[in-house]
Amino acid sequence: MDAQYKPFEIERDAQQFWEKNQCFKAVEDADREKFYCLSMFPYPSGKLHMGHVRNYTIGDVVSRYQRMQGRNVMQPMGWDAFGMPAENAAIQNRVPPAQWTYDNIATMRGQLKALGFAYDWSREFATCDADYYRWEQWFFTKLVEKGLVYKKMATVNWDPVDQTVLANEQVIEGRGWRSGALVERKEIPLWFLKITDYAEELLADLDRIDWPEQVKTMQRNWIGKSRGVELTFDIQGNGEPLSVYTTRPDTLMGVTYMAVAADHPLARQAAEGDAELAAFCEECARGGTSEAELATREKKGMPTGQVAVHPLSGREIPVYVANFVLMEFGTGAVMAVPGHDQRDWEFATKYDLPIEAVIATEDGEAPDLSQGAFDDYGTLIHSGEFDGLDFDQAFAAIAAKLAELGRGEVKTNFRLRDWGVARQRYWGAPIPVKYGPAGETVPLSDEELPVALPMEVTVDATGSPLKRMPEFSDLGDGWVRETDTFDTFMESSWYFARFCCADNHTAMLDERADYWLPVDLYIGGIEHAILHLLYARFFTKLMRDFGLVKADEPFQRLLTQGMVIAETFYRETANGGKQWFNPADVEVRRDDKGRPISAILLDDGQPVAMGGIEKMSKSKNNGVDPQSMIDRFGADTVRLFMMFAAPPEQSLEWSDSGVEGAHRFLKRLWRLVAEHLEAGTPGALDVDALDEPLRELRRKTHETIAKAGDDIGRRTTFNTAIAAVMELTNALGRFDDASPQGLAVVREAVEACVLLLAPIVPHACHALWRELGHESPVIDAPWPTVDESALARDSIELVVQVNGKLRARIQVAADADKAAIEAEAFAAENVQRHTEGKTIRKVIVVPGKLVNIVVG
RNA sequence: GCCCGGAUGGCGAAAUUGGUAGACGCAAGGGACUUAAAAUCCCUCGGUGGCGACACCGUGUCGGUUCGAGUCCGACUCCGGGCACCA
Repeated sequence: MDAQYKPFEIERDAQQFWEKNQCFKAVEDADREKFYCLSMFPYPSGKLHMGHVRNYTIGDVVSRYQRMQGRNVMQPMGWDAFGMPAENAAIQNRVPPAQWTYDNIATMRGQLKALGFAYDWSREFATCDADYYRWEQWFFTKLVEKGLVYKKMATVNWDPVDQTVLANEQVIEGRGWRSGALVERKEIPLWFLKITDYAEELLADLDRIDWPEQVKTMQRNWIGKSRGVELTFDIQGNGEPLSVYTTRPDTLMGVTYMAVAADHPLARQAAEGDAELAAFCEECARGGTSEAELATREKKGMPTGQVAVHPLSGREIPVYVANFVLMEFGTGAVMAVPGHDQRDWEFATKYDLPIEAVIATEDGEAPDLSQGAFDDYGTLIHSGEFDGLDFDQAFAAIAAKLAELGRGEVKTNFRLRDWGVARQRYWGAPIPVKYGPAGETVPLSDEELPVALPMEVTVDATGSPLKRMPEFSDLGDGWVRETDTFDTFMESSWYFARFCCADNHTAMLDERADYWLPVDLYIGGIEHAILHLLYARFFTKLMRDFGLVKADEPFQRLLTQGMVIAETFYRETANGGKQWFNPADVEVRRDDKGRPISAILLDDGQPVAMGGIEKMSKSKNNGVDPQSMIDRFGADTVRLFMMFAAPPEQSLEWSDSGVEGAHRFLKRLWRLVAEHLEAGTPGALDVDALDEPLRELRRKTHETIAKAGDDIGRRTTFNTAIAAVMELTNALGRFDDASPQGLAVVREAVEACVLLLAPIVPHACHALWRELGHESPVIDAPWPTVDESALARDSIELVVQVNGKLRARIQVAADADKAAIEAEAFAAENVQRHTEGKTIRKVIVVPGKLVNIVVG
């Protein structure tokens, strides 16, 4: 055996072996337990970044581990290929998005192959392949037929200079990122999917999936089921009453004003005869549409002059227009109770509106509202006939009263809104609908599908070229095709199902989907915790209700990988924007304590500003290229470092140091095997003939097998599994026994190391397994099993505490009883010193762990 | 602003069910080998005091529960993710 670790030869040979023997081609087999392991497919942005490497290494480790557990594993890979960056690249480089995308896919596919991931490449596809999105178009037409799709007016960001719709990401501080123009909100008709029809099931089924609790909590809050009352306020001199929803009907008697959205009919009506109000409404319509922007904006309002009438008290209440109330949410109007809602309190304070207490504090007194609202539940006061009721009683009584008057009813509300799937962009799947001369809206028939996206186009900043292509949109006889495309979340909502039968050209899905689904483990970034994962769950339920799949949920278990983060660097540009520089092009200067103080751009030697450590992203240009690390150390080193540096759910700051440590470990492992093979031929292992050092090494081997299996299989803490194997290799390095039994115990330990690391550093272990004389490849070796008898100990160490402070360590027989342990504990010299002359109040013995002596 | 997380040595982290804080690795320092360097191997490595045995302090801050808290509870600070057209 070559005593030197040569990663590049080893990796080339292993990859050729896997490819030649089609090792990772997955075939349905009803007799074997399947394991579908899926990592979120990448957007082909150019090159792989460290986030990809981390994500796909985790998936590969689990896949290879499950294969060694005997499961029929399927691990596919593809490309989430539609999206904005291709259009931006097209504008910048004058390259059609399709060409840019497929070029990137070729590059990134090569990088994935170089990392040795155990993918079934025969299932690969890109979502921009017409073979893929044709089925999405087909399914959409079925959803239209079933009434799960509708068109309605919705608000978008409008750039008045570029005359185009902007994504939220393209609106920076209320201005278009390219033009710098103040963005306007514009209403246009858009296609929506009725995800709200599934709100109840999406909420309930969260209890049936093995996802991190934090992700389930986020989804629950996002769906936002609430129980409240919808009620109406009459408007004086106006036929149309004002409708509002509240989860706090108990505070109804504390309403002192109403607030409506700037585009609420009532506001529009009032603005007609009021130039000042009209100007205010126009101001509200400026700026982006994102909730974050709206919620952090300064709260502003203006009276409409309209007067609402309280449905129970008959009190006259002023109606304001407020910039934080949105037409898209609920009824576009809210009743304000400044005494018991902090936002209402701040607004009332600012505009000098009355603030009244109608809920008592715990001691039954009226709360002090001079510094802020009192938003706890409590007993009603100043509420007439409802005084003295608690929240539940008041809710019931007030709801009943409103119902009796025909002014309101109890209603369950969801925060979840229907999914707008139309985009006014080119690089997406065309929405398969046509419009007739008489205003007809008709989904395309099966014969008219697919609608292929024209590939040879010129893209500029003024929006989708499809809008200017009559050869695409004009169908003759006055019929035109829809030129909007789908939200790219549509493609990522069902790709996991298509992987099961990507070669089927006559149907969207077939029975193979029912063999593989649901995905057993889905791995991806925590940033997808809500949108992508919720849409994919929704789509699965839609497909199920069409009989396309049997599964209720797409992803049985979810592992949310932490972000890979890195320092950001930028310079201010002339128009007030920021130009971001890649860390690879920047040199950081540090003080003598190693803290960064400044940074310069290598190209020109001039300083750049440091923008803090953030998620690696295209927009901040702080993605680190893993290729240079692969070229220097090999794929196994990069994989090992990625898995060792942090547990998968935590964020991981990339740093070049540490990679060398991983490389050193692989060299040590290689030499360990080589030296062991040099040392001679092991005898047949006879566990009854081992002396104490051999028993100890063998115990360490089996403890490591137990820990690594638990860490990889159950806990998915790959870092601690690796640490455990490192401990075993360290023990082996110190070990020196060339007797036949010694070599036999070492052989068992060395083989355990190779098997336990095989999922993580598969190339090195492929080669080492061969060197150890095995005919069949390590990928097909079974995961090692724990010999429980090897774990047995004669004596164990216990810790002795006095008043919770560690004072001694004692050795006791493994089966020692409580009395014997206590005697041994009190006998320890340091324990005697700390207990001398004191009263023993209590002795706590925790078996196998410690003794705590409480003295007074 | 709202929802969800996180914070432990010089650094990445470990401590799985409330029971030995810092496993494993990086960096650093010292030593061996070498003409020298690289590579490799060995030793030290939370802070303070002490020759040492050992003692005291220490898991973002403040408070609480407990024989015992990194872990549980309450309040807070800072950092990060998401907020529906980035993917």
